[in-house]
Amino acid sequence: MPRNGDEVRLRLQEAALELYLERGYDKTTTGDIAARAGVTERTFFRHFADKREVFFDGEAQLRDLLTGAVAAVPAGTKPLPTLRAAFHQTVPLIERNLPITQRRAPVIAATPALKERALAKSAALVAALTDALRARGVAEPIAALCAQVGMDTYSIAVRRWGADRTDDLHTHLDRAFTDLRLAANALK
Amino acid sequence: MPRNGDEVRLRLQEAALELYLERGYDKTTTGDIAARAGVTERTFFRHFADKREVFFDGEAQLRDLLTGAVAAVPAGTKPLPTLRAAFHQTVPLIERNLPITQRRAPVIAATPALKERALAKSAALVAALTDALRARGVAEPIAALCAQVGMDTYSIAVRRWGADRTDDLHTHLDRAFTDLRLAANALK
DNA sequence: GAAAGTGCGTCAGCTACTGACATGAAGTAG
DNA sequence: CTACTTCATGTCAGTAGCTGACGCACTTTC
Repeated sequence: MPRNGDEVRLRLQEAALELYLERGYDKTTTGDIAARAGVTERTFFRHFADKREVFFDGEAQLRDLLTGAVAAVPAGTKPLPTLRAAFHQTVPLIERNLPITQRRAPVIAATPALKERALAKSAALVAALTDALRARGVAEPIAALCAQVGMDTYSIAVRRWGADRTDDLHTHLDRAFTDLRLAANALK
Repeated sequence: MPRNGDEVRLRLQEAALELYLERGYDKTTTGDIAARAGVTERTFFRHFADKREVFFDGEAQLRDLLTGAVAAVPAGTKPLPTLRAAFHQTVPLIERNLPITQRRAPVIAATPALKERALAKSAALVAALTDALRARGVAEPIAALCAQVGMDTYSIAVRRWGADRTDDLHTHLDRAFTDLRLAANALK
């Protein structure tokens, strides 16, 4: 077996995904994953903090892309339009990741422990977006509200796109943000 | 020690809170909690599914209150105004729970595992609100979006209220929903 | 070519969590 | 009053997630 650390990491991720799909998360032990990847259990935990984390890699990449995109939006743009523009920048990455995302989806849906971790990852993105908005001069409470609401809208757009791919992700994004504007306009 | 099941449950919750405050979540074992409550570790797991769950009780109560309040809003009210009205109905409960909520807050803030569980509880509330909106005839994608966004706004109002209690929770609620409307109006 | 760094194996151990069975208190039927 | 049932708990044995310590082999660097 190759000793290259990065390759081991990839093999562990692939092995975990396969096993979770074959027998489910609960009936897969970390030892099983390590064995299929050709390493020991101890090595599994050198690459991933826990049994869930092996499933969620590349979230840091999305975070960096998003915060960079927020910073690149012309000054003076309001918070939610800023976020919408940033989300549009992520479309190629999301499209590229679709195959692996779709393989993971059923496992996450069937596993509460993985749902929890997915929520935590999303919350980390919201925190990063909040910081990015504050760096643009958005006041604290508004920044947190917009980051959270923007992320929800983004998530729903991606979800709808995954379920119905007749329209592209850009279209779904604009549609979701329009839905948000219309819904919020009904508030008095 | 009394054998009444409910009382054991309360003692376990109180013991867990005390110990988490004294030495932190990670340095507290389920055996410690059980011992302080005067029972065995096995009994702990008969009352709570896991070490985190002992910290989050009464979320079901809030869920029932919220879904009932949504159902009670006059027909024809738009989704977000419906939710805002329902959230106002929960103010007495939130105020009553403030003392215990404030004791828990620092522990949750310091413990990633508890943050994750808190997010999961919030997500469960969003799911319940989505169902409640759909029961009122709101279309699926709009219901999910509004439930999620409404919950965010609610959470932020409660958070602001906890940090600055010069205004009451009703005021913070209206303020947060106004912020939402204004932010969303900037979307073209 | 020696020294330092690194990725991995091995082993020992802790703790969260579960299943199976026993016990003993409390209520209920006869 | 006794017998039967029910139910919360105790006891015990076991699995699995996760960690620290140590040693080894391979790679890098000077």
